[in-house]
Amino acid sequence: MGRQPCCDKVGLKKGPWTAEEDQKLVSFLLSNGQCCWRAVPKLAGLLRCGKSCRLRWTNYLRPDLKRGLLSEAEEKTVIDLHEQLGNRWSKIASHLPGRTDNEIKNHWNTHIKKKLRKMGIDPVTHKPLRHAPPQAPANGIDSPEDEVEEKPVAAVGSATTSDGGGHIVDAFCTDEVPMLHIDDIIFPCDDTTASPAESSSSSAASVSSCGGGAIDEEWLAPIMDLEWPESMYLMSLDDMVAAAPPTATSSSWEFEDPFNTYQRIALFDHHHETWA
DNA sequence: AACCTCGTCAACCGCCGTATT
DNA sequence: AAATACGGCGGTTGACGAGGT
Repeated sequence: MGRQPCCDKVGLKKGPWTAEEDQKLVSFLLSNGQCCWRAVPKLAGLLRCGKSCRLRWTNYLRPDLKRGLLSEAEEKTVIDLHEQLGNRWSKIASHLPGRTDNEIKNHWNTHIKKKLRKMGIDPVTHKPLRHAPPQAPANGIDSPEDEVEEKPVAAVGSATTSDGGGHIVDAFCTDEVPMLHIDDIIFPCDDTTASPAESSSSSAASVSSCGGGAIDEEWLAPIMDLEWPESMYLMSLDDMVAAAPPTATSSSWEFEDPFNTYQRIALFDHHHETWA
């Protein structure tokens, strides 16, 4: 025989997490740290399987998570890393402090992919699409994503065909969301008083995702005053700072961009209202 | 105002490599 | 060495909200 079975899977709850469940999980992990996920639900009094707890923690409750849309610089990093690594979301996420693989994967599928296609770039190969972009499907059969099924990923170490003769823009002006500061990484919604849902105006950084409404400020407040055990962090603050994209302070990215992807995106974003 | 369609994202599923017995 | 569970990863799904008709 091998190990003990994980969880009996009988009577386990599924679906969205409630604030109460979140609270249980967070307070348990705060006082005990991350040990074996199998034991977590039982010890924390949750009717979930360990896997579900781990997912909830890593994708949502972890204290070092950033919230909100990816910044321009982050998006840029994702595109570049995706070109090198392909759909290795966890690897890509490891280069983006405070971001999860799930988050990046979602952002890629819902935003970046579309953006690239509209610009005539194949999101899989990162090369120019062979066919004209979206509007004119050949036979009206399939969406363009289906026709481009070349093998993922350009070579690791990536080809260095510099310059597609594209236009240079100095700013990579995608979305309007500002970079978060390191301070914000630990509970970005530390607005203490106003619940994220209610703070309709300001801070684009705290957007809807800030808890998805699930996290209750009342019980978060004391937690935020605690000292976080080092083991709780997947990445140390130093690492975060080291890995932090330069955009926060400067603009010196040095990615290879053979097809001027970033410039295209910049231009696209700049004009995309008028294009619509 | 009601209904419909589309986009987004949290959570689940299933597979794979590794650890444990 | 084999069998089995664990943890992690990537793909997919479905609920929900926003925008359009």
